[in-house]
Amino acid sequence: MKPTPKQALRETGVRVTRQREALLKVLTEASDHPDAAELHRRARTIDDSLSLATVYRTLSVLEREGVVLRLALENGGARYEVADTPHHDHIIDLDTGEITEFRSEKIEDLQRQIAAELGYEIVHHRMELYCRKRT
Amino acid sequence: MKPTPKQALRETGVRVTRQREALLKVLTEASDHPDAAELHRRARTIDDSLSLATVYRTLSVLEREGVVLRLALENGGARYEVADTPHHDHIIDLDTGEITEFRSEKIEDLQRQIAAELGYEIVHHRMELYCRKRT
DNA sequence: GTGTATGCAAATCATTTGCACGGTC
DNA sequence: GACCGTGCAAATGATTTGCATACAC
Repeated sequence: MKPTPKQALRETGVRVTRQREALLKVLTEASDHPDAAELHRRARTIDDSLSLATVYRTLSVLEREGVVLRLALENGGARYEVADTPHHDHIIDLDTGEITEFRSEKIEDLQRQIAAELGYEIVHHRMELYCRKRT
Repeated sequence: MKPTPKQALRETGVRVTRQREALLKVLTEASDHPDAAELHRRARTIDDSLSLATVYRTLSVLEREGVVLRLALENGGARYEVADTPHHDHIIDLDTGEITEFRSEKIEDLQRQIAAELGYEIVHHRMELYCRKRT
């Protein structure tokens, strides 16, 4: 069974510190897709000495270790989520900013097929649908 | 038939200045997807007084008017292209940075269908395949 | 002539980094 | 105890903005 984020950290030989545990806890509990500043705000309630610089440093470690995913939206802001669910893409509600996850095996197949026709192999991809609720 | 970018500008009541013409020319002739700094460099060979600030200001006007498209890649850098071809998405070669355009009606249909199932209407979307040449 | 566009330099904003200190292994 | 991780503040890099001047209409 899948290791907890904390276990995942230990296993990669990265040191488990107070601030990293705080950040992991906040990340794990977040169902929305917070940005670095928001994560900092939340994690501070657990460890008030945590600095924003460390949040960034930790997020990049966690991303490198495959524990979190960075979601770079079109407006330039980066959002984060724990990598504990299978691959999926996102729908962004233009009015509320709410982010919904979805997954389509069919689309993934088509993407691979298109890339292959052009002589490419997909390493990773991003797909975001910027939407508005239907009235 | 489709108006030239310059005509498009006049029609929207935006002033056609020396620097805007220079930028439009460079944009129209570019087959790659240059960023703001690169466009500045190129347009300067036509009008050497052109400032980078104006490049940004003009690009945002052109984007608002639907004349150019801003492509926000995952590394944060923005690239631009003239909106003179039908909608398409991009393949980014991770090794060379080269950008290839592609279009899939099937994928677009599936996207609309998925959004609809969740009660959404797609306003616009982005899809980028980060790839590597097959060996 | 009027009002918009421009250049310049200073201001933002998100993110990164240098450095000396503190804490994990 | 060795070495990695942290806080702080300063550095960065891309983009934006205030202001006085220049130019399109």
